[in-house]
Amino acid sequence: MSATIKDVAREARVSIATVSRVLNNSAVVTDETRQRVLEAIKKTGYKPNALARSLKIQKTHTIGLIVPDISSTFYPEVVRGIEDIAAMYNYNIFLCNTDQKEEKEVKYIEILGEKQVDGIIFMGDIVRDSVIQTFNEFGVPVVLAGTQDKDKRFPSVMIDNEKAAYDAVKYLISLEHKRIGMISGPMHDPIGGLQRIEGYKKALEEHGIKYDPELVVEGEFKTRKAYLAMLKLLEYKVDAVFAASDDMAAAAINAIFDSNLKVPEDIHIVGFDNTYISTIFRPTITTIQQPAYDIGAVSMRLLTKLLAKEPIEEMHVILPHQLIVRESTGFGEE
Amino acid sequence: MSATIKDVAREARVSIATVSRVLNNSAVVTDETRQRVLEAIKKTGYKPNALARSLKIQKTHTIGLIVPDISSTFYPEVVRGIEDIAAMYNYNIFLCNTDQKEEKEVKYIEILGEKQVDGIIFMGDIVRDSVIQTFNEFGVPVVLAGTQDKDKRFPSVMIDNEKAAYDAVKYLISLEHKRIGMISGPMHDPIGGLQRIEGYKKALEEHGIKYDPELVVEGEFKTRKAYLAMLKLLEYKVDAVFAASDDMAAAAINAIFDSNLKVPEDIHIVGFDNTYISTIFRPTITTIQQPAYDIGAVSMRLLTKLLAKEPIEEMHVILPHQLIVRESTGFGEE
DNA sequence: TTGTAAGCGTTATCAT
DNA sequence: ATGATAACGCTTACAA
Repeated sequence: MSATIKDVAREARVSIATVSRVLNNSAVVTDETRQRVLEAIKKTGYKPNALARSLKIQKTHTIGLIVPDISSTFYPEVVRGIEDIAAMYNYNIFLCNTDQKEEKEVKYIEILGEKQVDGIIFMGDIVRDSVIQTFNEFGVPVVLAGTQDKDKRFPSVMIDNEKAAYDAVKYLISLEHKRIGMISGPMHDPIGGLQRIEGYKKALEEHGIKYDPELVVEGEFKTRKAYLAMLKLLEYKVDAVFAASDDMAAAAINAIFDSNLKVPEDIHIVGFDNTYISTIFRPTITTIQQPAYDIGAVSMRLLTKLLAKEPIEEMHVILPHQLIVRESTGFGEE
Repeated sequence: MSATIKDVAREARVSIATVSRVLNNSAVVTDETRQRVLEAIKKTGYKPNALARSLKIQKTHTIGLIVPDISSTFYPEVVRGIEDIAAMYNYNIFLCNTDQKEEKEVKYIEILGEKQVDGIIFMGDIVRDSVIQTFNEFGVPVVLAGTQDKDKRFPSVMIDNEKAAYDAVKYLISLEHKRIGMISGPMHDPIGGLQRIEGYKKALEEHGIKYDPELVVEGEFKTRKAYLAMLKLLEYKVDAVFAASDDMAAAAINAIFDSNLKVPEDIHIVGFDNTYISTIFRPTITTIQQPAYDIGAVSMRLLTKLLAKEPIEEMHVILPHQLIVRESTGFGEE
């Protein structure tokens, strides 16, 4: 139906090779023939077929994005960062939501491989063996964004979660708190779960506070669980809480209010992620900023280098995090 | 490098046609040869090349998604709805962020066309002529999600924005308010801007309240603008406000607090969208629920029908909205 | 400078 | 039931 390079060639009375040449404005084509071809293109309404081109040159200028859930709070920002850089380098993006389900992850990698993506950016709490194996089967360049495989074989971009948690808790300690609770991510999550708990422990121990397992309650990044977790921590009489996400921090604050206590007057809270919610919630929430956009942008930049076979300075990029002090730890009071 | 259908054929000592047959488990292939081919596939580690396949069958099973900004509050949910249905029908998704810039919209449509997507779902406040023209050039099936072209030539899925705004304001009127302000979207946005203002006007007029243009202040869906808009409305002594988005409602509430007034005690607020923020913010925000996920899901379903050339019952789907009453209009008080 | 033709990896028609 | 082969729309040696 739509015009092909052949139609243009016929119209311009040249060979398809010549048309191809002006299309890729390669080689030296006479201005005159170029003009003829350009006109023919216009006249026929010709649109190049990227599929055919990709099949020939063995490059699609397309990359795959594997994301747990594009409708959650953290990932849209990461994806935006990826997209912006991808657009700069003329890459298009396949979006795949996995809900962190292993079979979906594997299946999507296979589909992406079959669709001949030039590279893949993978996100998800844990990088399973089956996922790693599938990557290897297709031999496609991969960058891990906000996560890491246990053998660190794949390039990755993330923050230092342990250090970030450490900083958050250390800040609470500097505010003279002794009984500091934590609402954690899931225990099976090596990054957002365990690493942050590790940082929490380290901060306590380095400052001579004994670690009490009872004060770490799993919130699993769910507001309902976090709310309940906070109620439990209240029973243990904590005077400060570090929540592994802003959502959970907000839920915790609600639980505190609903128990007729106040933040920051009675209890201090620190969240994690510096999402929108931490700025708009009242009290505004002290939090750790994860540079979500940058994680995406740097991951994509790294991938472009991989694809161009440029030398990589650093396989495992650690981006800086930042403690942002707000009302939930008493900032703004005297 | 990676095995092709030829390698498999050679390995299994059959023709490529036969391999293709077992791949598409079409036609009748002897169990014996099928077995041989299957083994050859395993042995060679063959992965089909979807590009070649698509080039041949003229279908990519890929659709393009054109979105203003995936990192904003509303769209991730829509996209998730699209993705879920797309996955059910084995479609993959190209994600394109436009920031509502005309040139980006047009360029992405062209790229999607060249990459031979089977269809496109378009989102954005306004559907420009250049966009429509580009759609036509490529002749690719299109569904508009959450928006509409002025001639209604393209299928669309959305809510009745005017009616939704009407319902919101009518509810405020039912609470005995007389001086009702509005923080609106941008005036150049026919859907989220003008239609909602229209609903606001209609509700007032139908209930014998004179419409006062001063009481409609543009917030442009930006929290900072909305904050300032609310300060202005306070000067005009409004006793209730309808904000065209939850973000703006939250910002308005902050402005009210910062002016030493209280919500809902002194002023009632209604938002729009039923985003996460309206549930977690305190006071929780009365709002209009736009079924974002459903808009996405229904759009994608509609597109699958278009692609399968199934008959379409309704070119312009209106999904139900809902008023959700929360604390910002005094719910929960006596 | 331009044209011819092979090939990218499939599917599908037509023989056998 | 299976095999040859043309075709999908393009790029790119190699020739002319």
